[in-house]
Amino acid sequence: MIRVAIAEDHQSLIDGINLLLKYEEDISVVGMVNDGEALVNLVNLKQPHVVLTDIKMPKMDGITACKYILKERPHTKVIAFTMFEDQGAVSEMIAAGAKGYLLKNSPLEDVLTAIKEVHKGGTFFDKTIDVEAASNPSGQGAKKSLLSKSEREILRLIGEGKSSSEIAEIRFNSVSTIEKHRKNMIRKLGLSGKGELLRYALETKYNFES
Amino acid sequence: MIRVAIAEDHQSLIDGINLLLKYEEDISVVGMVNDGEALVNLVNLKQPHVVLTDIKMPKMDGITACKYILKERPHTKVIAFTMFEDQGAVSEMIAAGAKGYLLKNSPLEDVLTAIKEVHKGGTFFDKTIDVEAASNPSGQGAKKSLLSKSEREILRLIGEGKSSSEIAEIRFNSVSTIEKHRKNMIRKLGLSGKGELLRYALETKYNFES
DNA sequence: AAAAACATACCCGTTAGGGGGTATTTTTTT
DNA sequence: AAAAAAATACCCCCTAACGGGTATGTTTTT
Repeated sequence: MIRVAIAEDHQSLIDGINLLLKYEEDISVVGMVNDGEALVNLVNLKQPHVVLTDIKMPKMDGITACKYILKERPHTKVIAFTMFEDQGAVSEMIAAGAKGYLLKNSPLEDVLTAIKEVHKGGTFFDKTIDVEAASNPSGQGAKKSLLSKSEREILRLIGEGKSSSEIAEIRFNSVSTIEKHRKNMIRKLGLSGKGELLRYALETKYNFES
Repeated sequence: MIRVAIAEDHQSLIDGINLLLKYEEDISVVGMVNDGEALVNLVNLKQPHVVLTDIKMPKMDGITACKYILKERPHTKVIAFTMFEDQGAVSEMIAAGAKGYLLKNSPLEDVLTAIKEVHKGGTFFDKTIDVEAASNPSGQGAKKSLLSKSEREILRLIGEGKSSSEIAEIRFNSVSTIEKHRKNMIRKLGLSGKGELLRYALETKYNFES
């Protein structure tokens, strides 16, 4: 019997997955939650074999939750289930230790296949994902984790609507430092215009709202 | 037998809805599509009684699709199914003639209830929605349609990443006109900073990407 | 017909963000 | 120990996007 936990902020989708798994003899859903913090608690409590988690969720995103889970219970198999067909998100998820990556525009059957596959010790990634490029960050052609720690933090603050001077205050930096980081990010990411960085922050980052 | 069409860009959610409706004797799903244009075609072809549609979809958003559908086939019952818990979106959808409004974080059972209800000639709106405020735009406390036609179009272009000068070229206006509209919108919407308008455009508009 | 809202377009001035540099210190990787 | 990457901070210069006005013609509403 495979014990499965699900984290996803759209209840309707959880219900759909449940309908699918209900008729599977060898799978039992041990819990369903709507945010990342609740997921971490649930895993510690119920100790599922497989975790299916969204990335963009309230309170804690799925990548962070994955790290917490695998630190506590390293044998848990984590599968990402998200709408981000984004190389960066895939890389981060793989780096965090995920064993699978599903897209919401794929058929629901894939969920079943993926759960069984990772439980057997394998992996399951959506066909559209280039696992090679995402998992080996050393390759020349890869855009990889591109941004450094500071840069990512600053990007997050940009996504929260902060100005450079506000960010400078928060991080105890000078304004020019923040602006330097902005410029470096724009160059690294190959962006052009003014609002582009904000657009990028809003569209890419998985953890805003609530 | 209630004939239902579904439009939704996440295949997994469609599959979930299908699992739910499959066991209903009096409901048959006549088609499922992943974008707004395909929905309009599907409705003309299969003439369903009830249409369940997402708002944010590729090619054409659900609000526009709803208008097209009801122009051609006024007796079709349209239900919005979306993650936007947004007064403006609800208002626009009601104005377009929708008979129901569901949220994706609600239980999937609601879909079933809503389909049956609207088919009987009724309406079904999620409990969290203030139908009164949304359907009568005259009320004093409502923020209503606030923005004028030109302003909305400019806001859409801002959401697409266009600069003021680019927008000016597209609309054959002077740059100062576009900037004037920007300022008026910022004032009307009570926004402050630089990126705020872009944030608003990205977060509010339902029809970007693809 | 009068009033209100909208669309157009200009003025002046300020500033945050960005393009393109350089430099120093710390951390990480090799 | 040496090299590379990251973090800090400054320089100059330029422009888009503001804030806050005014003005004029066109719709729309009352």
